[in-house]
Amino acid sequence: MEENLVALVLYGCKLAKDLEQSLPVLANQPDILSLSCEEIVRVFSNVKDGLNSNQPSNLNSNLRREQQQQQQLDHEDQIGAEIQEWLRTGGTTTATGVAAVTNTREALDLLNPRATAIVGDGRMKGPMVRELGDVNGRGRNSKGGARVGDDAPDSSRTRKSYASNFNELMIRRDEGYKTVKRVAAPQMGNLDIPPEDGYTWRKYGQKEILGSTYPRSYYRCTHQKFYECPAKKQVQRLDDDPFTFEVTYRGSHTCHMSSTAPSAALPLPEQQPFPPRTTAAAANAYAPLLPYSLPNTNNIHHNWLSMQIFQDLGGGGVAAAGSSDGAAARFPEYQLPVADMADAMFNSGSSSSNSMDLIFSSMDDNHKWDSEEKKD
DNA sequence: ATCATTTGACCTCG
DNA sequence: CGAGGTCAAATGAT
Repeated sequence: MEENLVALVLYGCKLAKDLEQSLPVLANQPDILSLSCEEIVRVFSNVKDGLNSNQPSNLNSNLRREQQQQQQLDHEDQIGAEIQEWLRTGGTTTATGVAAVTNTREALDLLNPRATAIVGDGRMKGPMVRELGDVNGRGRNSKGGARVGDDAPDSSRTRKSYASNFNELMIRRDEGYKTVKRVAAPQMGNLDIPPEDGYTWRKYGQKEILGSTYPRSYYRCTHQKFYECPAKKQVQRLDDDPFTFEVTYRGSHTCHMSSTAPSAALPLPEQQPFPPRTTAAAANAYAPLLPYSLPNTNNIHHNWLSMQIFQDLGGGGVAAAGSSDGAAARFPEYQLPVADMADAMFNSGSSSSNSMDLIFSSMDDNHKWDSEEKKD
């Protein structure tokens, strides 16, 4: 599968995910809902077309996909305009509305990043990206948890990641990566539950932050103990938008290869990034992980989306420090979800969602691994 | 019994 | 010395 198609798949999944998050509000907006559904269907149809036409001998395939993507962008403009109109006229007054705006804004950012700036009514500030200060403040010394400066030293350049449309900013400093992102808080139920991101975290602290209304919670990877996984994250509710979490990820997950992982587990992304695959056989090697055959895998699709993999592109599992080889550098946008997926599947703990069970329960038995391997 | 969360104390840096 | 980050004992949940 070529990178464009993979990117398109990811894009479609992201659309579906955003639709899922915005559903409580969009359910009352059938026109918008319809457009969103159409868009999702169309994206995957394009993927399917691309797969069918993705023959080595097809010299026009690239051009065709480019044309499709251009059409897609044109269509995004239309949908973006629809949502903008709805945003201008629709529920932004209630608390739920605030969350809805957050979600919809994200959706709009994705649907049409170019349109975001147009929706400038004070609340609409474009992609919600904020660069924070020093990554680690001060590097702690030897006591306690793993430090986050494990990545190879690099320039201190700050770069906006590929995923800026997903409202996150990846910052690289001398001391390592820090990914800051904002995600909508739960719109119902316990609002204190931090957003699920496919990883299992253990809370180890909470602290009142000066000048902030809400405390900051500190989490580390559940597998830190056994795998010395240095990944950590901080979750804090925004002062000006209590229905949004600001999640700061630090460190990279090194717990991909657990002893309980299947023998055919995905390689560590930093070791062997998910390569562009061009044959069906190669793609099938990842069949248990990726819903390539979307039309007939509704359950997988649904569960996969529920894991919020794409909401967290680059978050937590970012292991880009060592990903200097070509594929990783060129196509991080689909390397990272795979890494996240693998980690989510192989490292899901009891306290997190039952993503593993959901996924495997929906799979054909031929795709299941031995039951003894499914959990820690 | 095991694991996760809470929370006050402690540590380091600026 | 204050703020942010972490530790670790106490507590709760399963």
